[in-house]
Amino acid sequence: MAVMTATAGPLNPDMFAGCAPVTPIVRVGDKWTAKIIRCLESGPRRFTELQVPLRGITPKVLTESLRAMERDGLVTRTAYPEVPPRVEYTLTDLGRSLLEPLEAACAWSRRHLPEVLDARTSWEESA
Amino acid sequence: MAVMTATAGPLNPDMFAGCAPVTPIVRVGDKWTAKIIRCLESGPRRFTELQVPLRGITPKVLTESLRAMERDGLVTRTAYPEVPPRVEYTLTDLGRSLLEPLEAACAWSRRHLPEVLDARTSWEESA
DNA sequence: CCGTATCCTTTGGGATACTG
DNA sequence: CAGTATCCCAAAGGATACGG
Repeated sequence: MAVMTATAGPLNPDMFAGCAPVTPIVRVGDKWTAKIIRCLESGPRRFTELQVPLRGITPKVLTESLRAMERDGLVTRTAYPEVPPRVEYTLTDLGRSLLEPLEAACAWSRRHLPEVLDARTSWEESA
Repeated sequence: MAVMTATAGPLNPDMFAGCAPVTPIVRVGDKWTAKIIRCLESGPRRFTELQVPLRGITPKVLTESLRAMERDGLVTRTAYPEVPPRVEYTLTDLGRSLLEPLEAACAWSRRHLPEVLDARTSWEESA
């Protein structure tokens, strides 16, 4: 694999044409979605169950996140007609397919976060 | 690779303990950073050169993004003492290492975005 | 050319309280 | 238990104008 050292020509003005903003299109670059997906990795989970590792998430925000994910086909919501109510959230195949790129991002973070922190320290020192 | 169909036990309450919010820690889940990285993929670029594919980005926001990336060690800024001024932004090795997970995310999008859009349509119809 | 300086709008997210 | 309903805030980002 060749390493590019020089510019290959002018940038294509339309290089991001069909590529609308990441977050609005598929809500996964936001604060909670990625974490919710990981929470659902090992099977269906209930609302309150999700609130535990998602420390401090308010019911309003959790609901919003789950609704958006449902809308985008990432999770399914199953309500059981019981008293007290029981609701389970499950990853769809589509949602599950996000686990791979998500893991790639986490792997990068595990490997390179120290470098970022170092860079940040150097930056502050030279200021 | 086994597919999990049932829950494996309670979620670990601390599963996101060392894992602070993605965006604040490494600014790459925001609106512009990922695109800037791709713009720099093929070599150094100038400020105005970046503004072209980043349609509509204001100089203020582009500056903010580039400064944050510089601070985090993703890009280097080189100013040449000329008149008129010339400045070049270049990916560091660290910044370049983000290309891989970024490409994984783009690949997912290319492959699955239609499904998301379909899900969204179905959602709207049943409302 | 490469920014800075102001001002303003949007929106994701939080706090709190209440209900079927 | 699983949400809704309100109100509120901070921060990202945009608009516009100006400067070295």
